[in-house]
Amino acid sequence: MTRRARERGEAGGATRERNEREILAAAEKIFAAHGYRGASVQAIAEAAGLPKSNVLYYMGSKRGLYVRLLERMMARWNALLDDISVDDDPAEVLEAFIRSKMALSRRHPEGSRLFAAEILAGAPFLQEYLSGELRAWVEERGAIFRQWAERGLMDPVEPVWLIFLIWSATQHYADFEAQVLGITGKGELSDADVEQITAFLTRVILKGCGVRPREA
Amino acid sequence: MTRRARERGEAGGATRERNEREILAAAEKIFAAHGYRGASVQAIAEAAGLPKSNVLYYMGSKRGLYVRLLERMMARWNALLDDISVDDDPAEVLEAFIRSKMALSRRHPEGSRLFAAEILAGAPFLQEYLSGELRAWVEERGAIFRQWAERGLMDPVEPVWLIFLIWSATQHYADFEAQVLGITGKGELSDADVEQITAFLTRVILKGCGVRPREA
DNA sequence: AAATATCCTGACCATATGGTCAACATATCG
DNA sequence: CGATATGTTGACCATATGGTCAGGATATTT
Repeated sequence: MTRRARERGEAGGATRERNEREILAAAEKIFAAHGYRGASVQAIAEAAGLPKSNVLYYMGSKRGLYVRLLERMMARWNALLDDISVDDDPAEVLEAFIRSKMALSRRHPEGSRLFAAEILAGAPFLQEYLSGELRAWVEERGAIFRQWAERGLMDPVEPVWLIFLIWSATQHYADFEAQVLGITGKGELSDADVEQITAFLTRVILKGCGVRPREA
Repeated sequence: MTRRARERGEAGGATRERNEREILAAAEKIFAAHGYRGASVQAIAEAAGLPKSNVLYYMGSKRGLYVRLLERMMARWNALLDDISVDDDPAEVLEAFIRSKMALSRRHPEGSRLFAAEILAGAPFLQEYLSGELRAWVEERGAIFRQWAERGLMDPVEPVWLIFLIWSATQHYADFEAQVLGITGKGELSDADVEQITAFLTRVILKGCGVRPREA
């Protein structure tokens, strides 16, 4: 039975996998552009090249599809939140932080925008995650930043504001892509552009926080 | 006749003014949260405490209402884009830039989010503005930043990235308010919080760009 | 081949959508 | 007052919405 197979976690054939991938990609694009309410299953189906019924067959409901996409994005996010310790080099850690966040936004711009739309709407599906998991993560990093400051390795800035600065600055290039492209007059940002931006952000933020270079 | 009066730009009585204000405020909230497609006239009407027909009576159409809100927000934005000259002090100008942008986001968070949602959707209504007016504005400021760098008043950073950095960092607190509140655990940001954040951003960005203090 | 699990989709449903309109209410003004 | 502009709104329309379901088409397995 279909139901039992699904309950046992059996993914079924390759057909299912392929179609689900297609649907998820299409849905991410539509939800990213129009938010949860503004997206229609019909539009998602058209973007995926399938009849609406088929989308519902695989995903069950619009709500379920949306939640699944959010969870996928949070998983990607969590994957780059590796642990750091007080003994690490602040410059290295902060640069890696900026680089990996920038890379994530670049690799998954639609996912980034999906997240942004969810927050714009007041985070109805992510409230728990924000005030639970993510908040704890921020506090942990914050504690380490403070210790670095005590050791004179960087200025005593409020860690939370610093983290928000890095998040906003990096996410900007995915979320506000339309604005960035309109103003720069480019059709898209090249790898070289992104590298230049990353270098700029690293330079300004590290210097701005008084992070000492490693061998000083 | 109603039509002729409207064509002549006669605003009508105080009733109209009051109702329009109410509708615009409600619509800004709804559009900000759900984007153009995701917002319904019904929801706007309920938020304004009026029947749907009345909203359409005053605003003509959903599209017209949306455009009007966007234009209002762009006007607010333009109002703080005063001219600067090469002879001004970079530190003063950049700080004023950060402060005024922060104040705008704080005074009009819904407008800020409305703008964000429009960009997320690919800026279908604002493409011209971005690649025209706004682009020119950015280029003008950029030229001045470059001259400052030549004079040794600041590091030779790419002006466009710097402007984006300031925009994203300041706008973050309006657009991602739900995330900020969830992570900080606050119910809202106080004036003191905002002042602290503004000081942090000014400090980090000015220092990060090697802007020389005035009397140096 | 037979049996069974999976896949596919048009038809359908109740509800919501943006928008129109006619009828009526209220204000404004000669 | 009467006349005319302005404000108000329920009923209505065509279309789109998320979701269901029956019935058939394919795979897969025995």
